[in-house]
Amino acid sequence: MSDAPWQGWRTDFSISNIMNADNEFIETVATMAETSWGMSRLTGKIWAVLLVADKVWMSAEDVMEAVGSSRGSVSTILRTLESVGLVQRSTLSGSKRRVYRVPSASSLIEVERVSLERMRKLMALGLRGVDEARPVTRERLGEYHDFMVFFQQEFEALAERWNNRSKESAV
Amino acid sequence: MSDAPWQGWRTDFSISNIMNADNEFIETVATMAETSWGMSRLTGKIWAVLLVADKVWMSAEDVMEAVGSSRGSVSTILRTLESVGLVQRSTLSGSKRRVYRVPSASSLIEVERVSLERMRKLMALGLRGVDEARPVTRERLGEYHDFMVFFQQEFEALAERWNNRSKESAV
DNA sequence: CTGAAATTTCAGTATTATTTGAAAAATGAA
DNA sequence: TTCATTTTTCAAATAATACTGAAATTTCAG
Repeated sequence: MSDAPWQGWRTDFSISNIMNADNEFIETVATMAETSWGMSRLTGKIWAVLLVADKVWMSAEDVMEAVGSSRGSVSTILRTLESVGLVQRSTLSGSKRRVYRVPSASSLIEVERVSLERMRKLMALGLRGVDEARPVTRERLGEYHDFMVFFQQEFEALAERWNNRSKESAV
Repeated sequence: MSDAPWQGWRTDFSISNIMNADNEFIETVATMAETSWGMSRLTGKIWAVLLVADKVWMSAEDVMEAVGSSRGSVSTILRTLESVGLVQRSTLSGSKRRVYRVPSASSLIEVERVSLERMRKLMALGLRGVDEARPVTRERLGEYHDFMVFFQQEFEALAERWNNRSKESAV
């Protein structure tokens, strides 16, 4: 890019480009979180911050500082995200601090697996009260149910392919 | 309720095919909607009612009656669900009534396709501001991005398999 | 076990979302 | 086009949720 290495501001400029880009990312995630994912804006920001941090692990205080919200909110949201599989928690030895990170892509597979199974069960529940006297309902719910089963099967194969594919590079 | 089949109202009440057995389903969907899917309870109920109705199409008034909510709410929610691909709308000839149904499973594929592409784009956006000076972020976002691309490719093949599989029965 | 450090909980408050019902707009059969 | 029917919009009321900050609890190094 630059042919003027003596100009100090260029360095500053590139840094602030990075920060602006991160901000746009964080705000975009926050907006998607509240408009499409049924999460709070802050939940989206926290997830985004963990995605974009150039550290492997962040403490709750790091996150707190990055999103500019209270200790209590950050604690609650991190735990919620963990319970849903979107964040992992650990402890670094020699400290009582818990540290957080976003899981590897292959862990996302597990999140999807859980949601597929819930959906399949839901369709099975709907089907329970539906007999031959209601052919329309039976076919509709039946198709949805079968689709979930199909998707589950496909998903297992897909997961395996992903894990094989990334075998050479990452853990 | 009445056991008087000579009374004409029975025909009018084909909607009451939505019986007690379905209530558990509707309430379960409603609860999942508000706890996990980021929809309102009423949105969940409306979707559930459309899933479980033994009619191919329902009018907004049918839905209104089934969920016991106001005309305004039902209208707004049906349009929102339609915009997201979870409900389809049509008009029966000779009437100014719009009618609604849940789409076939293969239309759900399109919903998923859209959400995968949004997610992929989001990761690409995150990656935009990240250079070699931030290897941790670059690898993490890169992996998420690659996973989305992988999933998109797999998903196309999967969709085709589903459509072939159900070729004999449905549209 | 102790106690400093860290996390979690929770009551209070602020904010946001949902729902209603009626008015406005749109629709389409005649 | 007309106009009764149907849908949509929107202001107001209500309900639900998110957020804070401080107190209570938990954690773990020493």
